[in-house]
Amino acid sequence: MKKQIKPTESELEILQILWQHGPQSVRTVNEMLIDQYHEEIGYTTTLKLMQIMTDKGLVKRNTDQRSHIYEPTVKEHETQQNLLSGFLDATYRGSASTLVLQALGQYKSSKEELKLIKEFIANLESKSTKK
Amino acid sequence: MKKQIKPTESELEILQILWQHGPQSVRTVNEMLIDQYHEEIGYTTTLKLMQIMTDKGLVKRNTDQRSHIYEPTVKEHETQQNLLSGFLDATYRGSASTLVLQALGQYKSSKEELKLIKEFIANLESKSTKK
DNA sequence: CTTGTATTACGAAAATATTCGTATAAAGTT
DNA sequence: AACTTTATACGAATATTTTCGTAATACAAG
Repeated sequence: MKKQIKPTESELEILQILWQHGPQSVRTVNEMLIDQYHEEIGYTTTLKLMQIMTDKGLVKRNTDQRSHIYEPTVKEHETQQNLLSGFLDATYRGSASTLVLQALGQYKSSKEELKLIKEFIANLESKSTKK
Repeated sequence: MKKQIKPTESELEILQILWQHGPQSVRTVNEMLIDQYHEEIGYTTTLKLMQIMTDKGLVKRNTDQRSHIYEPTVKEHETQQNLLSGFLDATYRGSASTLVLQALGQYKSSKEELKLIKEFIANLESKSTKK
């Protein structure tokens, strides 16, 4: 897994759109950005950002059609891991458990989610005792 | 709880120093920054940042002595909550459970930490069934 | 008191990120 | 074919963040 370029905030918004809705043209991405995040954002602003992201290698595009179709080259999960790592260090000085406790406290998780988390912890514990 | 200004990355590094080691002069903060984060960072760079932070209201300073002593005006816990909220939305589209699972998976927590987390979840569950 | 050292104040350069205007070209419409 | 619409390319303005140089000032040492 090679080192990934850290997307800026705006770039991350665009990646979210692409991860969530699949490959898109600049036009549709721009519309979705306005829906999901912004009051207003110019079309050429979105275009420019996506061109920069292409240069950085965060996305690639298919130029067969006049309207280019962009898709991520980075995986959502890996990007999250990378960003989490930086955020954890910067904000929690690396204390994952503090972050976890705050996240659980601040946002109500469903019964199913809590179950998943409990199972995950049980799994971690069984592994550590085995060693 | 009034809306808090979001510190930049560099400002957060300084806040971490102050939270961790208590009120400090620019000199000591600068030295600690070099220790903990950077190869090099100029003294006046740190000074300027801390002056900006004073303007923003992130820190206040005591100017009785020639060497001013700075301390945070924002609480570590509240700042973490604020930053977490933004990070969660931007990176996980608000899914706290995904973040929690990744954090638990990526970083090994101690037995004690896992115990705390389990207790916390049990507590959450008992509250929700009561309602 | 004079000189050297450490400190703050402050403007501005440098680096990074965001936004958009204008030119040009391709495609659709009549 | 002429006109309108929609697209990309790209430079540049704007905004934000980071960095530092220089000047003024306070303090300390001799």
